[in-house]
Amino acid sequence: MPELPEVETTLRGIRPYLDGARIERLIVRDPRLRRPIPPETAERVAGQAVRSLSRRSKYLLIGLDQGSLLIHLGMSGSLRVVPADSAPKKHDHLDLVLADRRCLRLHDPRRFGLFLWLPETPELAESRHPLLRGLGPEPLGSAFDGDHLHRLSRERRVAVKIFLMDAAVVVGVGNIYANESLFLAGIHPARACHRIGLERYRRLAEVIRGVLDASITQGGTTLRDFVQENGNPGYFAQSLRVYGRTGEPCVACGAPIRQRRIGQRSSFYCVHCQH
DNA sequence: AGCTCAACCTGCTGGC
DNA sequence: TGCCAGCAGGTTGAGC
Repeated sequence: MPELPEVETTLRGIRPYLDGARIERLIVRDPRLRRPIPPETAERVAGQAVRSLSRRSKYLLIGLDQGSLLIHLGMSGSLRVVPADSAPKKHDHLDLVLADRRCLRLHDPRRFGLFLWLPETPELAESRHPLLRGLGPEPLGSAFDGDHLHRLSRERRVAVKIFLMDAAVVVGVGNIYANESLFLAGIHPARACHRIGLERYRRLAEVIRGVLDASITQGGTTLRDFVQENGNPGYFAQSLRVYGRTGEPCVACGAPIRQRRIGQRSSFYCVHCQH
């Protein structure tokens, strides 16, 4: 589920409950995430207050009195704030219990997620931690534009869709939004990235911003099971123009949407509208 | 340096 | 109804 809009939606949902809250304790029911949760994590966070909440790429950063928490939702993770005494369901792997008797509960069936305590502040982690330091600009920030994409693509030959999904180029453009953005920009996903000119990249950058903004506004994309912090689904799925619409008519020209794999990922496009 | 591919998991869907 | 293959929103790291 989570692409950048889903992570942003989650951040906005949990912020009111977490900001300034004191963490009573951490209950880990299953430490086996993509990287196992280290056993000492619980004692590191107990008793600390939450000083800040932020997002970098699809990572959530929670600044504490001492150090910070780095959370990633992987492919199937979600976070909800629930009463601390409510019964955990299957795949509810941990509870961050707050002093007000609520808890932040992590649910992640595929366990591709990440939950790590880091000794440094969120700011230092962003610039120094191996998982964060090499990341490209935020797609909704001022450092991202068509000129950036054009510059980085000159020496590369990969398909533009792979280029867009490379976190060193720009973060937060996952498979759904890469497909949607390329459709809206009229660019074929398999086109070599160095064979696209500056004007088309400027258009593409604008479209990426627009798609991500619209999705955040609608609370993220619910495919199978994404729920916001409050348990509601996101509503962006109904706005998808090509993703998952193989064989259905293109919304612009009526030609059937094609599907093929590009770089291991399913890609959806209209041969008539995208070149 | 740049790229491809496998791996980490469970759950859902569609075909037989 | 059941079984099984194939596929899924992400990211890392090995190896060419």
